[in-house]
Amino acid sequence: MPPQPARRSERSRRAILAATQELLTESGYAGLTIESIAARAGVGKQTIYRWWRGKGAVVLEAIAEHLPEATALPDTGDLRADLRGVVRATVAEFADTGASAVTRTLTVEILVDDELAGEVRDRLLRPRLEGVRARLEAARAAGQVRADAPLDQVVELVFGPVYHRWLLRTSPFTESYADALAKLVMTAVTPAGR
Amino acid sequence: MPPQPARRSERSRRAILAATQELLTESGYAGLTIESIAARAGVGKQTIYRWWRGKGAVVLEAIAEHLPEATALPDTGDLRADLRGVVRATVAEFADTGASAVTRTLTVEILVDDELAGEVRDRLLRPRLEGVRARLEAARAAGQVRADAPLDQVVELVFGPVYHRWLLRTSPFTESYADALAKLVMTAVTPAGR
DNA sequence: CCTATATCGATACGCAACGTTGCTCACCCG
DNA sequence: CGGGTGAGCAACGTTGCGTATCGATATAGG
Repeated sequence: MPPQPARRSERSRRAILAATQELLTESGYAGLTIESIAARAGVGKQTIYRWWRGKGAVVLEAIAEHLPEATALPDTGDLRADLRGVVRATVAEFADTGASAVTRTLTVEILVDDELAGEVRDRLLRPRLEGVRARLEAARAAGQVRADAPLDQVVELVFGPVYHRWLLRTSPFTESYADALAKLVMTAVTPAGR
Repeated sequence: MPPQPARRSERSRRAILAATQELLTESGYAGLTIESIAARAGVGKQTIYRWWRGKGAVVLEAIAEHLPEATALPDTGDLRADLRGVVRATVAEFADTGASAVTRTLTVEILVDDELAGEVRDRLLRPRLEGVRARLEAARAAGQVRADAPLDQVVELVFGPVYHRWLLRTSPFTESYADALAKLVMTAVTPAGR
């Protein structure tokens, strides 16, 4: 869909993504418009529209840029400890103001744009979910997880409640909350009689 | 904050709320603007702004209007069956196109407007969550739920995964999905040795 | 029953952001 | 050296927001 990428200005691309991140963490969702990105990056609006479908796509790529490669969970052999690690990290991320602003923008865009939703799911979320899933599979092979547990849904059991609490702002994000959630999930998957 | 409610036109109020619901189910989020509501309702924009803070507040009241009063869960004595009922109902609601459009609009508005988020939480969500919580408390009193289970988080365990799947469109909403989720939650809360 | 006044529908306004278009310049490739 | 293409820039029309204003109307309160 985009024109010939060969002649594309890497300079402009980086400036746009950098400006996007800055504006997002500085002024949150309100401060982020295509025009403000273009102005901050010293770039014509058309240069953005030429390469991206809209605000959401830019944000997605800005995030994907500085994404940690570590998609796989550590496997210490102790499933409970490993799970607690992911949950704590996730909770901490949602509690962080800057990261939360980014997620908020992306979530709004996802709700409005189906196509973007697919990309975010595949490029951003899937790797994370798969990481947890892989760890759960290993645990199941080791007999630490019920054989009949639907692992995809167990993964949602880990992340879903955090999203829920974040979205509806029902209660604050504390470390003890994270640990309690990890414990609940553990109880749900641990084989009977252990 | 609003002016004198005594002279308020009930006719206009109802027309506005009705128009909001129609537009939402007809054309989804895209079709819903203050101006389209005013036009459909045969009402001046000012009449909307006089009584509501914005689009989100109107949608909230339009929903609250035809809200089922039944906030309490049935208590058949069988916790698993009762839980399965709520989960099935919730899943069905999110699977429905019309209801989903309403929720989508409200969710976007919630992400942008903190104050509205509070109202939605208190008036729309809290009763539902409390309903499940009350049922869980009864079950705990009957010894069907672990004494140390954090009930608020158990409630999030029920609804969180559904929101997660809806938001990220990871997998379809089926009845077997709902039942599996209910089963997972049951496993997480059932006392050891049962 | 009468009058003051608040709300009504309607319309116009300024603003902000969208997404598009046209211009000119610089660079790459043949 | 000339055609093509992406670059920055500016301007445009459109849409929706939220505010202001205008007679007309309905109602509260005497």
